[in-house]
Amino acid sequence: MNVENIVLDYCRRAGEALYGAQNADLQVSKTRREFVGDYTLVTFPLLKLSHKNPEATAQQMGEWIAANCPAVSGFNVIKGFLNIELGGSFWLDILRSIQTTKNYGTSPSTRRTVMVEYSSPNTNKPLHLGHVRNNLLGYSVARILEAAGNKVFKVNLVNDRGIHICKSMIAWQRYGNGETPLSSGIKGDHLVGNYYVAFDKAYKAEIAELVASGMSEDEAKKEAPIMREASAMLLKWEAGDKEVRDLWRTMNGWVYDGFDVTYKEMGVCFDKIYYESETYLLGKKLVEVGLAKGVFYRRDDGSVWIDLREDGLDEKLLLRADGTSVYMTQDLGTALARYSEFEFSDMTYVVGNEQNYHFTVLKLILKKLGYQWSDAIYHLSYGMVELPEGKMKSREGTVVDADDLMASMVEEARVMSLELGKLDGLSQQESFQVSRKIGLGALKYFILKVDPRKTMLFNPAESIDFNGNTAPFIQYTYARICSLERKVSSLGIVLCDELPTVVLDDKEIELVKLLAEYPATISAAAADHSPAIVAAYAYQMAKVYNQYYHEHPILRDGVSESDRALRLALSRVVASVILSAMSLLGIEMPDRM
RNA sequence: GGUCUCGUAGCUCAGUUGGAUAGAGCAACAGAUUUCUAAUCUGUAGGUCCAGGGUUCGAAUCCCUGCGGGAUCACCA
Repeated sequence: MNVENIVLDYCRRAGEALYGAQNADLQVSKTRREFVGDYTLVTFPLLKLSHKNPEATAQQMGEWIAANCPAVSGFNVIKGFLNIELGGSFWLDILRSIQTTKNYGTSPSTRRTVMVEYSSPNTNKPLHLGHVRNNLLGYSVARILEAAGNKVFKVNLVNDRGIHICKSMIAWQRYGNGETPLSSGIKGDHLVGNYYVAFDKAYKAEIAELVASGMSEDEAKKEAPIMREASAMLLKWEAGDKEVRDLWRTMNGWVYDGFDVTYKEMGVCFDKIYYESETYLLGKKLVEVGLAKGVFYRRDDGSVWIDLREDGLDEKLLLRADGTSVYMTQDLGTALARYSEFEFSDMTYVVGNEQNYHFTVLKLILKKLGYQWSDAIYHLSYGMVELPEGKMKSREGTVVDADDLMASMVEEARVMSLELGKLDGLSQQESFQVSRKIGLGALKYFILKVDPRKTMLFNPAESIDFNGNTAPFIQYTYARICSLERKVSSLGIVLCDELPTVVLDDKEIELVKLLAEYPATISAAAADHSPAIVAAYAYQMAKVYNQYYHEHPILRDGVSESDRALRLALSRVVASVILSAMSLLGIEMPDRM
């Protein structure tokens, strides 16, 4: 249903017939609003073959197309631009076919398996705004890739081991007095996070004390008793010490319970969850392979490295002298294990752009080891969420907590809905659901409408808008159409399935044109791994429909039966496309608000 | 310092592989509701696309230089 390609095809045929232009690099784009026409051909690339000036070339092309392509109703030439108009009946046919297409917008199966890894939290503190962007992006990208016809596996690699976990555990042992989520009523991830903070506080105090007694700061950082305890605990963990493992399992369990609640509220989910405690030994075999191939080398102390200086990078450690592996080693091993299991044709890692270097190296090493599928790895390198005063810092207490943020958005939506009287006549349960959809929708859209790669700003002092380019705006459009349809059925109006043969006006053509772009929009968003493209599309759709809604009465007296049928049919298609697009963003739509 | 990245309206952001006179939202101002939901719609105002050079029919977009912000350059993950 890509109308642009249809028109491009006309132009190709014209170019070939007139100038013998085979495979000419022709460009067709949507005609800008200030000109008459639907699609525009830029004729400059044809001039070498036509041996005419731009105007004459455009004129000749236009005449040929108008004469040979029945769908084209007219054309005009401005400078080197040929504006092509398509007839109303053409658009009516397009609308008809959209209307009857099941799952309109989605592509047929490509039979490709793709994986999306996202979230990947540490288990020592609750999720914050940065994780929110990660989770929303990951989930949405997965949905979009699915709509583009791929078999998608959403995976989460939980960082559940390491010194940072031990810090929370030590602090809990020291200061916890047996506190549990049950005993205190604190959500598990927050409770563990509190002890991580407690560790940091005690650690700093000990460092200060040591420095005061004459020790250098660097030494104090290593020698502080609480840090030594944490390091000792990590060794015990690695040795499989029962007591340490039990506590580790218990506290991680609290965190997972907490995460589950947050994930559920965010509306994200996974097909498979990996735990680093189970994958951190992967990759050691790969080190042997690399050594055998001469890609890696061993130093005198026994550590293993790869020299990437010829590629403009540095030397990278893969195995410590004591034989333990590092982050890169496990990631290599995990990638290989996943490829063996899934043979993915696209493996997207949703990870912040602070790890660009890591992924550049990861892909390069796999390439050097001879794994061609290294090319299938895509690092969706999203930008940080910054506050007006800069990056979020847990030490300075400027972290925006995910649970708090979501709760406050829902509350804000509730207050605003009450003020506007939108909740009148709804049950408590219904009001809550409406507020939830609006509040979370506003938050999700606010984050997803921005190009993932760009750093974005969040100002906690200014609440997220509910008007303009926002989810509530789009949801409102949808709710109004639902309301319209409720009214239709309550009035007992019976509609014919067939679209009437009417003449579409400009606004209607604009709507159909936009509807026709939906499949290409999904494809573009999938290719670019960018939910922002879908968000922009949904907004544009809602905006144009709202204008249409204002100018075109539907159920009022005096509207002809055929107009009414067309307008309702158009409204229905718009509503379903908006619903579909928003679902790709993970945003739920209320049918009243 | 090396590498990467960003710089568009007061603010937050769009701007497809280079295409016509640079686009939205918010904020500001002026309007629209006897009507299918005004969380809507219409209009006004707001720009040295960081600066300078280059490439060409044409540059916010590509190249170079400079300025400014951010990330990264761990035997942390």
